[in-house]
Amino acid sequence: MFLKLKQEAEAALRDSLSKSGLVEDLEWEKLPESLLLEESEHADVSSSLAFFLASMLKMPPKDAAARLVTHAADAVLESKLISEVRAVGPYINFYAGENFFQETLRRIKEEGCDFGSLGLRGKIILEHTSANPDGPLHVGHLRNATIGDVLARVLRKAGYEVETQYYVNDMGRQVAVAVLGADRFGLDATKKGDHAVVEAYVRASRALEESEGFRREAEDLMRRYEAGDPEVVRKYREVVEKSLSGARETLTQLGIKHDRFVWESEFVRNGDVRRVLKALRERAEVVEEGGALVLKLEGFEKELVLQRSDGTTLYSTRDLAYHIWKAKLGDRMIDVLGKDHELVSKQLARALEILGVPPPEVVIFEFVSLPTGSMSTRAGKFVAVDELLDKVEAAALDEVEKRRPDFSEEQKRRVARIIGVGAIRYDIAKVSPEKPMVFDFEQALDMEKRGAPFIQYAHARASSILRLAAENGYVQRSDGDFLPPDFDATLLSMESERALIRELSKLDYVVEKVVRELKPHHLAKYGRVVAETFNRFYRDCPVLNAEPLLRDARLNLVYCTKLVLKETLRLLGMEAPEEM
RNA sequence: GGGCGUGUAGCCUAGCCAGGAUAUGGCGGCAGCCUCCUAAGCUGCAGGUCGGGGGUUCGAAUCCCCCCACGCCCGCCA
Repeated sequence: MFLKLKQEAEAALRDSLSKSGLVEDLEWEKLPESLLLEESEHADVSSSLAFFLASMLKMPPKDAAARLVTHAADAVLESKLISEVRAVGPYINFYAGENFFQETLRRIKEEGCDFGSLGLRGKIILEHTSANPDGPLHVGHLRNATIGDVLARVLRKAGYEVETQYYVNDMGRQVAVAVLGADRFGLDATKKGDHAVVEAYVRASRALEESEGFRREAEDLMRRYEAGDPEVVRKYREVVEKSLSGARETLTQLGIKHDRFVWESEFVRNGDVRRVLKALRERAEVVEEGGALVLKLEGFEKELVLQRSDGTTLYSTRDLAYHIWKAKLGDRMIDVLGKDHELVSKQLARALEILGVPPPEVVIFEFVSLPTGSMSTRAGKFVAVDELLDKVEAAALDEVEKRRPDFSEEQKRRVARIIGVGAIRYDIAKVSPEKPMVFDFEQALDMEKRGAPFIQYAHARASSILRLAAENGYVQRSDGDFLPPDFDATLLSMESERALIRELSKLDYVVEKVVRELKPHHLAKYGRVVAETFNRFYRDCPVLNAEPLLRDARLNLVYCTKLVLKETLRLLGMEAPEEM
């Protein structure tokens, strides 16, 4: 809804400008958006266009703003949502009218969980997580998975059809080492599969450093796996499946589901990799260096090796085949990758271009490290997501015990679980991807800070108002949902009410921003701000004890807030508890 | 050595791409608020050389250059 307000403000601005005759032929489309219209604490939408005009017209910005505004009357009359345009110093401020507040609530009620959708079309193949099947997911993978999952949810919200894929790197050296370890030392059957695998992997990695023979055996395994040796394939399967199903279990707990798991080895077995090599030889500069096949790429510090001298393929080549296949499945490809993949993903993009395949859009996120330094699966130096989940849920359970002794054990566990998962996801989602993170257990276990529980609590508060209202017969219930009464939105004139509606209206604006930038942290912030604004409303505006007409109006506002909070939480991959 | 990224109060973080109205919030600290819809809440106070230095501009956390610190990459690893 806020997007609509912005559009109307933009139309009004253009109209005023042309009526003012201040400048001819302004190339509107080329102006930076920030110069045109932005959110503002001083108005509903604000423009700093006057700064730009000032330099063209050689007049002070505030004069330009004043001149422009004198021609805004028609546009304001025409606009359904804007009631006033005012020059405040050099700024041109737009103020939403009564109708905007009314329309916002009306549309939330009408559209329900579709509110905030953008109606975009197209199919996106989104690859995320894709951790090596050599052990459990750790907090680094968690960042990938969280970013990917929130993006998938938001893109779907925006209207896209999204298929999420997990690329299973079953052909890498690491997996070979894990398979070797499993073969030599066995897998601890008492442990969760992925944890058993990493144990063997770590042990084998240590052995590898000491024994040349061990290294050769690992390489031999890789060759035989690529060749399809049935005995080796069977051993691989066991390790990879164990690791992968462990990871899937963890992801399920986090509310993350992939639509498809694609095994890297598939592209070797089905001949795609061979075909890619052939196509590249025909269309690009591929040379032989010491028996290996190398792709020369201009502008890169490093060439891309496509095939080892022993004839086996490399990660990049298989990834190339994977992307060529993926490109046919949808209109856009998005890959969520760690910073370490940046160079290789650029080389991949170039190689794809050579082959006439549109390259993926890449979302790069920076590393998650531990206070003691970087994580390493191979060295067994990492914090597993399973461990984190257990500890955070235990901390959440402590809090629930303290706050809600009235809950049944079952209820306590359920709420602790919802809060725990939310807290973990929020801590990751709130940070911009390009920012390096240091994982800190103490901070992760802090349930007091303004994270997911804060937003979930606001939702629970809204729910409990509606629940009590239903018990008093102020609202009707149907299928677990509430049917708020007819109401007069003009009664919602207090600043805390206005501020709340204004915030609710911004869901589409935030969804659009996340889709455009492919950065989920905007949504995390939005959830927090909506919760904050609701809490202020809660303080200032009694709902159940208000006069009946005002009560009805406020019940509608609470209902709409609950809807927006629930939808925001859902997009962040968090549950919205009715009580907590 | 080169490439990319990050550096904002004791700690974490938004804003940077598209320069403009008093730099966003949180944690921690201090002081208040439950006869009233869940205090996992609300209000106020303290705390800042926006890593450092130049430059561009009427105006720089934001753009440009240099430097410093940290991370990632620069494998016939993935």
